[in-house]
Parts: sequence; structure tokens; C-alpha cells
Amino acid sequence: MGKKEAQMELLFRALADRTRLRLLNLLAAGEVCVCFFVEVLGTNQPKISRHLAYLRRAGVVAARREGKWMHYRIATPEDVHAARVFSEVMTWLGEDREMQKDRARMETICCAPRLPVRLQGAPRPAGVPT
Amino acid sequence: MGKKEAQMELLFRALADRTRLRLLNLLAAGEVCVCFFVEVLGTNQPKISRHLAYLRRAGVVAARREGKWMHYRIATPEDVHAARVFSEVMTWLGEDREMQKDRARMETICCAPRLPVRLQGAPRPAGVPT
DNA sequence: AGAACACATTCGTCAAGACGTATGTGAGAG
DNA sequence: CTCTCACATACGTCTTGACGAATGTGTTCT
Repeated sequence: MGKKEAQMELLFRALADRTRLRLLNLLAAGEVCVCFFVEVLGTNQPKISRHLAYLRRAGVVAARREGKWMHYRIATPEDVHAARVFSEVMTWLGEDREMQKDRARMETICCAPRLPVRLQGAPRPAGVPT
Repeated sequence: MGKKEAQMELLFRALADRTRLRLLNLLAAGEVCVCFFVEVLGTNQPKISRHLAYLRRAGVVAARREGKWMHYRIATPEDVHAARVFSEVMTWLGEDREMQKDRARMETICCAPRLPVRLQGAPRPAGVPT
């Protein structure tokens, strides 16, 4: 009944946090596993996991397991209007300076000749040049 | 510097509340004064004022004084992307069942042969049929 | 089996904000 | 000037959620 209303609030609450916006931004190019978020955002792992869980509850990301690693990806909302809003938000993120820095930082880390110690053997994110 | 980022969070926080979404919805047709919000949403006046203040800080509504009454209206965000997102949100509100009920309720109240006692002499909202 | 790893969840603490109630402010009427 | 009206703001209380630190869960490797 009031599900759609709740969805609206849920979406905006999910978007009302800096860290979560940064996560969504890094997911724009494709699947990313948790360890890369930790490295790129320079924070601890539980923080990342909690925010990813929040985004998952809001229905804007989905997760896939591959061995020890969890891959997250963007999940477009089912609701048409939610999807349109979300799409605009992603575009917005794409043009934001700070967000561009984050993406550049991820490329720098992933494409480095040697991965950081913490990321040895981790599956590289999709959407970044090899 | 980090202003635009802050603006992004600020916008979504403003949208992450049911009451505020309802206020924005009622403003879709044009200027409305506070007393009508109170009547239509069936709540107390301080609650409405607080949420309107919040929306004002977020830059999505503006206020105009006319004698004793304060008229609020939608204020499209300056930032282009914010404006696009906001526009999609307003469209979304326009198609939501519950929001339609609120607008219908406002029409019923404003266009009644006699205004409710509390609203005697109050300036009618714009955008509703006389 | 056990150790190592990637990630999730829980716990205690703290700040933001939503609420009703009470009070403050600014404008018009008398 | 005082009273009233429309609205704003200041409390005190309670809930939500953000955080770091610790702990739990599931998978792989030996």
C-alpha cells in the first residue's frame, strides 16, 4: 500500500550520505569488490560493508559472491520514477570533481604495475583499463 | 570548494522525509501559505514551519512575506544537475497516489463554499480553481 | 582438521534530526 | 500602546544512524 512512498524516502535516505554517494560513484563503471572500496576511500572495512548493506536495503546495489570476494554492482530501481531520479543522480556524480578524483584514484590503484599488498590476488573491478 | 558535494547531501536529506515531500507536492501548483499546510496535512503549525525552514536551508523553497502571512514557493536549485534531479522528483510526486490525495484535499479545502474557521481571511493558494 | 582470508555483523558511543509543547517575533487591528 | 493573529524558534525527549573496535560467518588452502 504505502510501499511506494516508503521507497521514495528509502531512496533519498540512501543518497543522503557522502560515503554512500562515493560508493555509488565508484560502481558507475561496473562491478567492484569490497577490498577496493576500502583501499580507494582509505577507510576501514566495516564502514564500507555497513554502507553497502544500507544501499542494498534501498535497492540501488546488488551483490554477487565469488569465492571469498563479494562483488557489488549498481541495481537500477524497479520503479520507473525512482529509476529516472537515480539515473540523474549517477549523471550528477559523473560530473562532480571530487567524484572524478575518486574514480581516478581507483584507476591508479588498480592499474598500477603492482597491486598494494592488501589487494594481492583480489579480482580487479570491471570498467577500468588493464 | 566542497560546496557542491555538501549541496548534494543537503538536497537528499531534505527529500528524505515524508512530511517535506508532502509539502513540496502541495507547492507544485504555486505559492501556498503556512496555514493551508497545517490544515491540509492535519498537523500542528510548528512542525510545518520547521520542515519549511529545512527545505529553505536546502534551497528548494523560497518564502515571501505578505502582511501576517508567509507564502512559500518552489525554488529550483541553481546547480544544473540538482535542478534536473529535483525536477524528476517533482514529476514523481505528481504521479504518486498519496500525493494526489493531498492535492485533492487542498482543493477541497480551498474551494469549499466556506473556508474552515481557522482559515478565514487567509490568502488562498495559487494554482487551485476558484 | 585448522589457519588464513574477505567480508558481515554487533556493540557502545555519539551527533543529527523529528516530535509536541511552550515561548518568541513581527505585522495589523483597535 | 496593547491585543491578536500568523508564523518562527527554543526547549526537552526520543529515534535513527554513523563511527571505531571487536567479534562472527563463510570460503579457500594446506
